Amino acid sequence: MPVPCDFQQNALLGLLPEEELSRLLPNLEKVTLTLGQSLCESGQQMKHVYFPLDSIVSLLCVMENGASTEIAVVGYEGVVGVSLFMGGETTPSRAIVQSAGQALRLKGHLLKNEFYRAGPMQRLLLRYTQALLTHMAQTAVCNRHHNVDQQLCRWLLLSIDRLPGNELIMTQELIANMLGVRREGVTESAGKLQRAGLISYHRGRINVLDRPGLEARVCECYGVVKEEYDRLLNHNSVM
Amino acid sequence: MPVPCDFQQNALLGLLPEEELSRLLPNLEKVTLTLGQSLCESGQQMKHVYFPLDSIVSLLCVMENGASTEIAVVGYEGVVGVSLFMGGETTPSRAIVQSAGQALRLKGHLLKNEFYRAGPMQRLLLRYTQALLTHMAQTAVCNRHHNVDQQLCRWLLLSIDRLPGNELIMTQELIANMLGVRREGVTESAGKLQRAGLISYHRGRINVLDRPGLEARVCECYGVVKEEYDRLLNHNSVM
DNA sequence: CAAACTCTGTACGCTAACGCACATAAGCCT
DNA sequence: AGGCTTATGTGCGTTAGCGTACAGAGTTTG
Repeated sequence: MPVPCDFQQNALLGLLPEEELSRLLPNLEKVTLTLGQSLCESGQQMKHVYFPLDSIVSLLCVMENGASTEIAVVGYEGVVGVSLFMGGETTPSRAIVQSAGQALRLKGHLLKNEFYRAGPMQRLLLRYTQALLTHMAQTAVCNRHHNVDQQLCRWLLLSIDRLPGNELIMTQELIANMLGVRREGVTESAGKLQRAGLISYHRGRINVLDRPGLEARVCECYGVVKEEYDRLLNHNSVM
Repeated sequence: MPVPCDFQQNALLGLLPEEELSRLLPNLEKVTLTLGQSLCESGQQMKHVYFPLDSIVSLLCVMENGASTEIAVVGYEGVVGVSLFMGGETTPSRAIVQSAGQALRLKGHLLKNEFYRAGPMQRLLLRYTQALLTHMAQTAVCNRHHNVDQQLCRWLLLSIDRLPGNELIMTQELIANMLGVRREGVTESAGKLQRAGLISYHRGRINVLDRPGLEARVCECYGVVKEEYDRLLNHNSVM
């Protein structure tokens, strides 16, 4: 993933040719996303798509009994609302702001217009959607085969990859909801990481101190997902 | 999912208008898929896409240590090889024939030509891909929250939905690979279902005796996936 | 027919994660 | 300051699934 020099831009939009982008820009509206805000409820039509800048959005699958699991996460490298151009209009999953910040918002029908021009924007959105497919698939495997320690590392790395700094505003309770495990399990795993000096946290603020250390502990799932985003979304491959 | 009157056709292709289909037909080649055959290896370019007729293909995520999990399954309702038109060309997952049978094969570049006409075929393939997204997402949740009993029911129902009869040729060992659990775990769960009179099996042949009974035991994941295929792939919504 | 192999059944100890119950501590509010 | 809420730590007993080992029954092969 090509890290933009400043996070005032969305990497997906950054891959578009000048003229494409300039046609789009007047319609992009900068909005502030607040922690916990819902961008998409299960089965509901979305009015906009969102290109996060320094915010992070979780895609969650929520079950009847309220239990939930994060199936993918979207930051400056992507867009929230692929179901709009994929044709289904709605999706059974939810999109919740996991880290407050800004995003560029675009009206749904405008995005569809762009998409149906069948130009660079379409190619880009489709490649992004494929990366999302891999992200979800790997999440499914990780849920099956890896323990909470490894999954927490994966989650932390995927999250700070999408943030400008090393700090995450997120309680252990919320992380547990994302991973679909007990809060106590997160407490325990996070405690290990803290004692190992890899992170420090305090009442809903997590700081990553030793990124390479986390990478040494994480399962292969993180690398698979990251490489797939890198492969599918870079200047050489897209344009 | 509109069950075709006979399984000699692929439901996805069946949704195409006459003229679209007739343009395609000369290039569709009927092939026989054998149990265990690989249609797509991790990271390898696919030469063809496959529209299963009475065969079933599993999409698997395989890990470094050889452990695997099925992330979705494709039968007469779908197509194997979405990465070709999504732009990525390759994918990190594998496609393995889970139930032998026939499929229609189409050269990759021909499918791409069809796709880039931006007509009904494109709309259809994109809607199918969105259904696949939901399928994967729900698999991820199910892996996290449901026990082997429930997952086996889900797997059995999703499989026979894609077959003409009630019989499945599949050992417990292979089912275990699909679900990403131990073979002994499948033996135990399958034993419960057999004692309850819902299925009967014998050395690699499973017969579903009481479909409603299975539906009563399955977790919500099955219904979510099935309804999403129904919603996204029917005549009213597509054309 | 006998041997080899495949598929299924069963048992047993082990571990990760669960559900629950509380304790502690830090921040917030009046 | 004192009380409330929120976040984290900890300690149970319980359970689902794992790894391993092995037995028996069915099928294929030589």
